This record gives sequence, structure tokens and C-alpha cells, in this order.
Amino acid sequence: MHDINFIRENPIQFDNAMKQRGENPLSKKILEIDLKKRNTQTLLQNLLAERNELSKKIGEFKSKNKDCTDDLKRVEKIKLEINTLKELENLKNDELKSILSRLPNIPHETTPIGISENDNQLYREWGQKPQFDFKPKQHFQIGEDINMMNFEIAAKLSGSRFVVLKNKLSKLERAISNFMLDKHTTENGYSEFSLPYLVKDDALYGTGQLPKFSEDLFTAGENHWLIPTAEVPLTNLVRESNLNINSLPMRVTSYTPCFRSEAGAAGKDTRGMLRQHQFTKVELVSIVEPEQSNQELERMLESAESILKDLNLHYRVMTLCTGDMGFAAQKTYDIEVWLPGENNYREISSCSNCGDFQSRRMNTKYKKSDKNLFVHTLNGSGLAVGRTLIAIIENYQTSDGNIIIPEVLRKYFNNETTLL
RNA sequence: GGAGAGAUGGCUGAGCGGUUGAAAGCACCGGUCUUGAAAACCGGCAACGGGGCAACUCGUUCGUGAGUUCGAAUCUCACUCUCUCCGCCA
Repeated sequence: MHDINFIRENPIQFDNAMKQRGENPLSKKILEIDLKKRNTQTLLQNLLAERNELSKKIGEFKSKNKDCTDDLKRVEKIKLEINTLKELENLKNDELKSILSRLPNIPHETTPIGISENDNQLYREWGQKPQFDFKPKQHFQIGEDINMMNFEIAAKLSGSRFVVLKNKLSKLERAISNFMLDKHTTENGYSEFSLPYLVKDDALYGTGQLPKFSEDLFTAGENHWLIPTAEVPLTNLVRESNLNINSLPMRVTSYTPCFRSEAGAAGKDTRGMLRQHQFTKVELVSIVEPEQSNQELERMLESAESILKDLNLHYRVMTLCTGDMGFAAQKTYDIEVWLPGENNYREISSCSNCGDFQSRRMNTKYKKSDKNLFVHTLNGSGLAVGRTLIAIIENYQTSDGNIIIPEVLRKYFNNETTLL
């Protein structure tokens, strides 16, 4: 949610920011509604003040048995006006909120300006593409060859974009998530949470998925939605609260399934388990003071990268451009892992600084030198487990159709070195 | 699923139609005392919004939303959540 004061004071800057994100300039319209709202409010409040005064007077008079029919008549008339103005004020409030809640965050000054993913910038790379003396296969070929990855059965159960894993591959997925959680909780300073996978509208509004992106979500019953990412319950842990400054920075993590309708992705990545309706992910969330959020984003990125480094998977980090960033973000780094079977880099993590965009929606503040200020929130994948599984399968495949178990995962496999 | 109780400031908790934005305690901040600290004592301490250069002033807020009333934390209705007991159950 945007700060209306910022728009009042910097309408041109605001419009430029929205333009960079592919939105129309709306500051003029917003400020018009805002002005109407405030004028209405002033009139309304004057009447309320008068009513309060008269009521007090009437109370006194009645207790003394004095006549006050004139005041009663006046107050009755005021009440009608109050009702009219209240309705108008509510209307303007709703209009304003409806516009503001659907506009994306203002990009950070270091976010490159651009239209599509083609304008994203390389931030850094790590490692090297592995060399194969055979043609590396794609993950689903390998998974199906070893009979541990089954899309047909999944389709019978649930339709397209689902997968069934079994035996060692299923165990590998579990090992990956354990490894990530262990690393983040012991070395990277995050506290682990077990969370609800069903949430209410309010939580999704808080992180920005609602009201604009309901098509991307699955519903569950009348009042619940399936979480599209643990960012939602993790970040909303601090909703509607006034945090003690001593509890900041707050770093939390959780391993959860994620559910996405992939409404806009029809026909995209249909083969394999790259883009599923359901996948698991270890999420990182930080709640910090505003001055710290930029460096916290770097720290979060490094936490995510540390997993890939330990797994010895080659990757590159991209700084997303204004046109490619998510709704709530002011700056985002994507980590793209190298997939030799696909001969391509693929997003495996996305780390974003949301500034105070989400904390305004959630009403999360902290007190600093007697002032209540909005916190900054950050979230990042650390990492997407399904895609990490894909990366391991493709990068660690052998010519005879086996998969080498990455060293850091062997402790979860009784020190075995290969999957088969 | 059945029966009952409740939701008040950062926390505990009083108030149940008219200076109650709300007693008291805790926490917190400032002061006195002390070599320093603690204790004790004194003082301060809600949020959000409108108007104003400002001092300041006005409004809203006692789970949420409607209603009754000149006036609602207090009365009515609906909803949400929490707790206790019974039943069922991983």
C-alpha cells in the first residue's frame, strides 16, 4: 500500500515510478479523490464536534430539568447531514483504497529500468557449467528412466502439472529440504516455523497477492486460500503488531508446500516438474528497520546462494528490471541455476526487498525514539526444493543413468554416494 | 456437533447510558536520592486521521460490522476469534 502523503508531495515521481512498472499515471485522479475525501472529512468533523457539544449541553440541561427542545431540533437536523457526509466519506475512502491497493511498489533507485526479463541485469555468477562426455538428459527423462518420477499417475490423481516421486527420489527431495533448513537455522541465523497452509484474505492482502491476483491462487472452502508461498504466513506473523526494536532484525524460515494455479502460464513448461500446481519450498523472511533493508537483501541473497554453493551448482544472479519485478517488491534478485539437460538457466530463488509496502498493508510497526514507524519486510526462496531436485538430477547425472548424491546430502543417505 | 463464558491501552485489569481516552497495577521514559546500581519517592507515558506556519485544535478508535439514543466501552442484532465442559477424532 502506498503512502498517500508521498503521493501528495511527489506526484510526478510517483507517476514516473508507476510508468516504469507498466502502469498508467494515476496521481491526478488519486489526489482528486483524496482532496474530496479530506474536504468531506473536514465538514463531517465540524458537524460531529457540534453534535458532541450539543449532546453534552442536553445532558446537563436534562439533569437540571431545563428546556432544550431547540437543541434537540438542531441535533436532529445535524444527524441527517452527518449521515450523508459519512456515506460520501466512505465512498471516497473505498475508491482511494481500491486504486492504491492495486498499484505495485515503487522501484528502488538501484533497480534497473526495463520492460521485460530481457532487461534484467547480470549481478554476479558463481561456479562453472559442468562438462559432460555424453549428452546430458533432462530431469524428467532421467526420473522416468529410473522409474521414480511419474507424471501419468499424477495426472490420474490430480490432472496436469502434478508429479509423483517415489523411493530414492522422494527421499532426495526430503534430504534437500532438511539440508536447507539445517543450514539456515544453524549457520544463517533464521528461526524455523511450522505454519498453516490455509490462510484468510487478510493475510494475502497483507503480502500483496490480494486483491489483484486472486486468479493465481487456489481456494479452499468458503474462507480460505492455499498459500502460494510461505512468504504469506511467515511475513504475516508480524501483522497488526508493534514490534519491540530489540526483536529486529527478525529472520524466520519455513518449509512448506506452495500451491499456484499458474493461470497465465498455459502451455508454458508443460513437460517435467519445473512448473507445478504444487511444489515445496524453503522460504526466508526478514523483518528489519528501514535503514537496514538494503544490506539485509544482500545478506538474504547470500543465504540463498550458500545452499547452491554447498551443493556445488553453477548459478547466476540477476537483478530484475522494473518491468519484471513482482507486485510488492522494490528490488529483486533472481538466482538462476544452470540446468545442463535443458541447456538453460532457470530461476531457483527470488529475493526481494519490499520496503514498507507490505508492512503498511499489514500494519506492522516498531517504536524508535518515541515514534511508531513501519518496518521493512524482505522475502526470498532459500530455495525452491523441486527445482533444486531438478538441478541436482541434471547436474549430477552420470552416463550410465545414475545420479551422484552431492556430498552435503550424503549424511541424509547413510553416506551412500549414488542414488541407485 | 451440544452447553456455557469472554474479547477494554505494550501487558494485567476496573468500568456496564452523560468531563471515561478510559481507574489501578506492571512495563517504559525523565527526575530526586546514591560513588554507581537497586529500592523508595516525584513526574510523564495510546494510536490513527482532519485543520493550522506554529502554539494548538477537532474527529475517530474499548474484537469487527450494523442498529437504538440528543449522547454508547456501556443497550440491541449479526459476524469473527478465544476459553471451559460434554461428544467425536488424527
